[in-house]
Amino acid sequence: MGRSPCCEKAHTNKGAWTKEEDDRLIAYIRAHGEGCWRSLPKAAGLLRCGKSCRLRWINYLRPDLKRGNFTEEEDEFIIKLHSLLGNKWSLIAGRLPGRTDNEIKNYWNTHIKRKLLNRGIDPATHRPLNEAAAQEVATISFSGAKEEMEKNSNLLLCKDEKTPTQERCPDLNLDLRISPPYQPQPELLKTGGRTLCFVCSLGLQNSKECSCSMGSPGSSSGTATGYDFLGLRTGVLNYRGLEMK
DNA sequence: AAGTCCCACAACCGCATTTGA
DNA sequence: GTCAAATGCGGTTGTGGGACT
Repeated sequence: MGRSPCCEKAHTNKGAWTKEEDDRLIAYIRAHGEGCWRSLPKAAGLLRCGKSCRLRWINYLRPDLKRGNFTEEEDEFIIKLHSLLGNKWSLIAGRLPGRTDNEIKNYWNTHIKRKLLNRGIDPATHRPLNEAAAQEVATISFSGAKEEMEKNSNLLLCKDEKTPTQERCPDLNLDLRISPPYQPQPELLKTGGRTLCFVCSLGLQNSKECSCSMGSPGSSSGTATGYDFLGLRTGVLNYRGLEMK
């Protein structure tokens, strides 16, 4: 079945918005609130399609938008979130007040991608660009015997440091993506002969939701399972929260 | 000064998902 | 339960402006 066009294209303006169009849109939304985008253009006297109005409002006109450059903290936060969520720009934007998905997407494509490439990281996979390094890191994944686990837990630390850092060990989060599409089973994960519930895999060993036996605090397996990589506990929690929305 | 290239970002397009009759 | 409309999302494109030659 075909879809009807979202608007009468023959009678709509396209391209950059004029000041007058912006003013009309702002005035209308101030008076009537957001929503009902399909009927908004006509009601507001705009020769634009509803989608275009929505996009203009969300990405540019909304009063709560934070204009201006991204900070270094925002950069790093976006990178961390992207390593967890992938190209889920709206979810990422949801964790960055005042930023829009479109803005973050553009910023990712123009700045952060290059930044990661300069670090030797593939921005799509967050793996090292170096194939050999990538393969080594791949062994960190939820597999293998105890030696493998110990070896891998060492890999999570920089040779000359006691704590993992993204700057010097850009491969840390690479094979440990724990976003839902990569969960082989929704509830339990196999890890080197032991089972690890999804809650534990997210770094919530002490949670009452934990349904496995991995929950002992201080367990060395914690690092090996990768739940604490990049110090992303908070980010993981946020992701869970977002998914609940 | 003129022409070209490159980058950043706003906007568009098509598909997916949600909503409601 | 089904279907169409409405909305949301992510990928891609178009364009303006600055940098460079």
